[in-house]
Amino acid sequence: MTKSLEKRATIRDVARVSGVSVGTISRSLNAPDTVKPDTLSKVRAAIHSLGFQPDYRAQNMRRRNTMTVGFVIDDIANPWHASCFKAVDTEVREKGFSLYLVSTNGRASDEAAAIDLLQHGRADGVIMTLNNEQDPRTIKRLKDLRIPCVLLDRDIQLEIDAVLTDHAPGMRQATNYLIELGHRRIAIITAGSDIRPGRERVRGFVEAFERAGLPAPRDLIRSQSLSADFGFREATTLLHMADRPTAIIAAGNRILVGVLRALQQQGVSVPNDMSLIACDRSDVAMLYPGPITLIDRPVEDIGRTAAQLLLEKLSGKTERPAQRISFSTQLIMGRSCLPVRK
Amino acid sequence: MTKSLEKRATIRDVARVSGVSVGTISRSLNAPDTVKPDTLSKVRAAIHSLGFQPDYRAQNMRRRNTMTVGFVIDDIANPWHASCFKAVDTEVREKGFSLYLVSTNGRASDEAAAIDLLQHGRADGVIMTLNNEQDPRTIKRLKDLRIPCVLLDRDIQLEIDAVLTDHAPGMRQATNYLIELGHRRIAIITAGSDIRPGRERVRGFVEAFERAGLPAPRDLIRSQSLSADFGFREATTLLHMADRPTAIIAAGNRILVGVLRALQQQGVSVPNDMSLIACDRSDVAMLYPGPITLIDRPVEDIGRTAAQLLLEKLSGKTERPAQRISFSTQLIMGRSCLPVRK
DNA sequence: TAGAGAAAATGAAACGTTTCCAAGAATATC
DNA sequence: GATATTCTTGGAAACGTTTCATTTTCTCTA
Repeated sequence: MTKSLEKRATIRDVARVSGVSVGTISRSLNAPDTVKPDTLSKVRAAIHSLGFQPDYRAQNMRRRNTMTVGFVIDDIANPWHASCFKAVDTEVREKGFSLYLVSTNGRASDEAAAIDLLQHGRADGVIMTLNNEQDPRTIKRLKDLRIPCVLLDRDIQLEIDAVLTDHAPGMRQATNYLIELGHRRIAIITAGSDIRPGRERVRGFVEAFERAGLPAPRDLIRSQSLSADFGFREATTLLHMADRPTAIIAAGNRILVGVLRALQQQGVSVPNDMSLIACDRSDVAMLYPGPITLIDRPVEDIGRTAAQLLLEKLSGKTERPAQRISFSTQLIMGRSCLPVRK
Repeated sequence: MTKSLEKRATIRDVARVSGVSVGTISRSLNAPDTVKPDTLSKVRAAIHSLGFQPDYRAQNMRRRNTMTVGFVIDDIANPWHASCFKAVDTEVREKGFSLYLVSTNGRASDEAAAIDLLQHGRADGVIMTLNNEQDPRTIKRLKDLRIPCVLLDRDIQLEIDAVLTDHAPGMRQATNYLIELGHRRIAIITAGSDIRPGRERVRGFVEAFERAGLPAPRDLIRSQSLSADFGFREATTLLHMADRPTAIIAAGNRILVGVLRALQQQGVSVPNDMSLIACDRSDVAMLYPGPITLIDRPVEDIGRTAAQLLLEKLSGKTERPAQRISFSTQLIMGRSCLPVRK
């Protein structure tokens, strides 16, 4: 008879074997200092001999929690998200929580479904990045949310904690750097205006031109999606323009992948034929010969902060107004930009 | 009074409002065809008006399951693992399961802890990749495991399902390709012999030399870890050798990152100064100008297969002997290898 | 050594479902 | 119209913990 065929020992079995009541077993586990030392050792011996371990399902049921935090993103294969996940994981694990990862693949319906799933007894709190800040199904669920939530890099008119990035100043700085190198035909490829990073990056881009007293090249602003496919498509189009840009800002780490693919396919070399700036540290950006100049942001700090905000709420100590914490970016110089050729 | 302050409606509230018994509510939810149509509509009206949703904690408790699968890996920032996660996620989500991601950061103790966590009511099954096939704590837990398990790319003397990769033939082919290009001083950097991919890759590497009637360059076999740091360290050492290799096989996608870093730091260009072969498709390998020739394996198939094996066991239909399914690799030609200079 | 007070242990209720048996209602069969 | 049969429903037990009001035991002091 193998061990796995036996029924699992419960707290009642431990009580029977050790000759004390179930209440005492529970206290031995959760508040050992309230039970007499020799009782404790009897209990521990019984626990050991039975190989008892408490059942989380029963604990969750009775305690009305799960010690789990939902982490909802569109794609875990995005290295930025993976890094953020790790930072959050490290932080919450220290407090005994585990992470439930939900990959929504960019579908708003999956997002709404994820919230439903998580809030009805699957998680005690949630950290999420929305695909779209206006989707009514998601908004409705967030408004009625019964568990604490922290948004990552998204802006919504609700009383919800958020950890943000100051995309605009960073983009202004990067754009200005290109302007100072003599570039005027600068393209930017980034997310749509339905999410904050898209809006803010475009704003920073335009502001840089305004401050330089130059007209922003409206025809070179491609603001729609963060996907690699979008990056590839738009870069390809840009490269075929008669009045082709001399620099591209690939503002999104998946976008960068698409842009590089397009550049290689068209045989355009960086930085000789095209200057390039990326967003977010990634293996691709840092190892691409150059390496690529990029607008970085502190992903570990961002993840850690989101986790801390959530844990604070989960500890239930203080009812406080929603917080919005913002991190600034940093331009990391690579060798992917050259002065524009006369 | 906000909605979130009210106590959540339970099945009993629904019973009270709709005037039927709790058993009927449960059946209305789980087997609607066994309840009379007009009763059903009364129940549904009550559910709607109360905004009732069943509590997963109570369901898990009573049904003795969690509809959750644990996915245990060392690092989600490894793009191969992320892709595998997605494949598994897609497959299990279809059957109503969610994935619990546990990142062990390469620590065997975390691995053992993860198994403990998962099997005591956190997950119904687990898919995992071990950091070390010999760790006694892990082995012991796997032997006593009470939930179905599928191993990814690991080989253990226990009755456990496994989805494997035929690393040896692929490596033999890649090595032979380099030999035919005239390379003799070929280095390989890969995992240690404590995990299957390390053993098999080294085996394939050595076999290629044997079949060519050549001595394998034992001093160029660096088999210890899959980390980027290891790749960097070993590549750096190799580049400083008096009798420097003319080709490097970076057998592991994190290793590749380290190797490329070392090559760039030393100013060694690929493929002119050094031929390079990588393992596993990744953005870095595919976008690195060339691109890099690599030994690929079907990550989606592997993930999907692992999920299917697990789901089969979870459906509990058939008790069957442990299965081992193996996938073969494919050499994808890039432009990172040149004939050796005379 | 009796009694008070503190410390420890008990036993049952509770958490919110599902499931099972029995009872009641509806329908079919003769 | 009575009986057999099938559908529906009701009610309670059960899942394995935690918690709380009580009771029991221990320790100290007068």
